[in-house]
Amino acid sequence: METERERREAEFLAAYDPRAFAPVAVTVDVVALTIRGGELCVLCVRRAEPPFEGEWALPGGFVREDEDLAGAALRELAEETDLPPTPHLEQLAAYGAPERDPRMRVVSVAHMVMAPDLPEPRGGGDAAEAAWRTVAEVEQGEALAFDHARITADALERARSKLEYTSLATAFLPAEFTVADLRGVYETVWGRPLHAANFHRKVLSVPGLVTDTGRLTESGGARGGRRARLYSAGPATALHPALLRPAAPEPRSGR
Amino acid sequence: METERERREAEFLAAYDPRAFAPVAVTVDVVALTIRGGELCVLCVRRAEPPFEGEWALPGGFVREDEDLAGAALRELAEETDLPPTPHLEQLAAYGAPERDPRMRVVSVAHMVMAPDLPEPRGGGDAAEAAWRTVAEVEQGEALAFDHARITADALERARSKLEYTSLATAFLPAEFTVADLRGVYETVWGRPLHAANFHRKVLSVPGLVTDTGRLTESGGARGGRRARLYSAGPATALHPALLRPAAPEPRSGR
DNA sequence: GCAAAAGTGTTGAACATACACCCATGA
DNA sequence: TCATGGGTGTATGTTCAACACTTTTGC
Repeated sequence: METERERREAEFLAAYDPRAFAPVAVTVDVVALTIRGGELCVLCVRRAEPPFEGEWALPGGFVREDEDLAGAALRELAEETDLPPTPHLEQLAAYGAPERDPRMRVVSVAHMVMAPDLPEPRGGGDAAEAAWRTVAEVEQGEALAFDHARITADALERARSKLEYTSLATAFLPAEFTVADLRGVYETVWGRPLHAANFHRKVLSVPGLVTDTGRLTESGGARGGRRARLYSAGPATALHPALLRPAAPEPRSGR
Repeated sequence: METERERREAEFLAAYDPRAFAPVAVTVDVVALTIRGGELCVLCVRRAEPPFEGEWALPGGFVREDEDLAGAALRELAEETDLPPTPHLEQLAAYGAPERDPRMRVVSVAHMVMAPDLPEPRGGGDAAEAAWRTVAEVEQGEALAFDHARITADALERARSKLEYTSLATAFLPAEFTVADLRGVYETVWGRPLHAANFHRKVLSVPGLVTDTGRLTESGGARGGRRARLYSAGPATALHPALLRPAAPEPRSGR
């Protein structure tokens, strides 16, 4: 009978003490990416409290009792900057090395957010200051607090890889954009120039990547050039065929 | 001066009370995959305690204070079955919906493990019983406890996808194997037959996927056929070019 | 007109797919 | 000797990178 089992479950839950387990905190950290002035930027905050007081870190904080992980990530991010209505958000990974936070055992679930050209951050919350820093600075500049340099590196690798086989690049662009705008996203994130003519054809040949609005830009480019067609993001999320990264510059020797 | 800052950090940590935060438990769940008799199988345990007492679930449990997440996953798995010295293990994702466990707030970090033809599980630990169940059963059979059906589905999607562009398939095979063995892994995981001759050529053409041992199988196949070359897993982890899945058979109206 | 950017044509290389075929082995 | 599976040859079509070229705009 199910009633007996239900009674046992109810009894078990009533006697259950959540504090009996070793205290482990769960936080979210957010790698927020945007493109500002042709540079890929990541949102950083300067820590206002120990540990790592005064150092750069990723925005993040404790998960509250009633929210899910993605919700916590968006809440923490919204404390620092204004967000568009539906930014792209995805979970990256959980980081849980025992000594990654000196205060106590903390498992952090890292998330990645992409949005078009976000405004200057506010620096509210428990951060002393918030700023967009270019990934060039962060990737080879001074280290971030905790294991945030590793989290950022993982996020960038994931982002670079997902441009190849998903329509993620459109998350960096406004509702309407040109093929050259889209190429700019790929060139900025991958950090290398692409062949404009072939890129153009490839983008239009992937079904569902972009949809033609029928309109053109108001004027040509700043330094001349003809007016470009305007597109909006298409319905496809997975790209077939993929837009593969050109092979990394050969480290000498033939093949 | 750094001394002042260090003093402040030490003072802060001494006054820090880890129990001040809402109790959140962190667990690991493991999707262990192996191939037994030409079928892709996932390790399941029958729960010995409420909640979901008597139902199938994934092996898993609480993370201990001194171990990292991957270590916890391997420990939980080793309680149920014998493991090879270095099985392939990777983190899948964190699952943290507020109501996913009726006892308390539990964030679970799911992992995926692949190993060649593992033995029958022991069913130790806090499980009443452990067994290899085919993914066919699990994917469309009765539901698993908690959100474990979703976790399993995510793991299978990840595994199927990673066969395309990584050398993950060799994790299902012993140290030495034939091209046909490797093809068997792809066919089993993808659930569809592949063109033997073209697969053969493609595998050998991908640099670093397999390395020729120079030896042959002791005898031909069970139903005749010539002896096959033996290969071992090559140094490559990413595959260039990728071994893409053949296009899915056209969706005939419903699914 | 000239430079710059959008967009098209074309070609040879790389790659995928299909089919034919030979080779070696078990029964 | 025949069925079975391992392994190779080759034809055909598709995708891709490179380069040349035309079109349209700002200055």
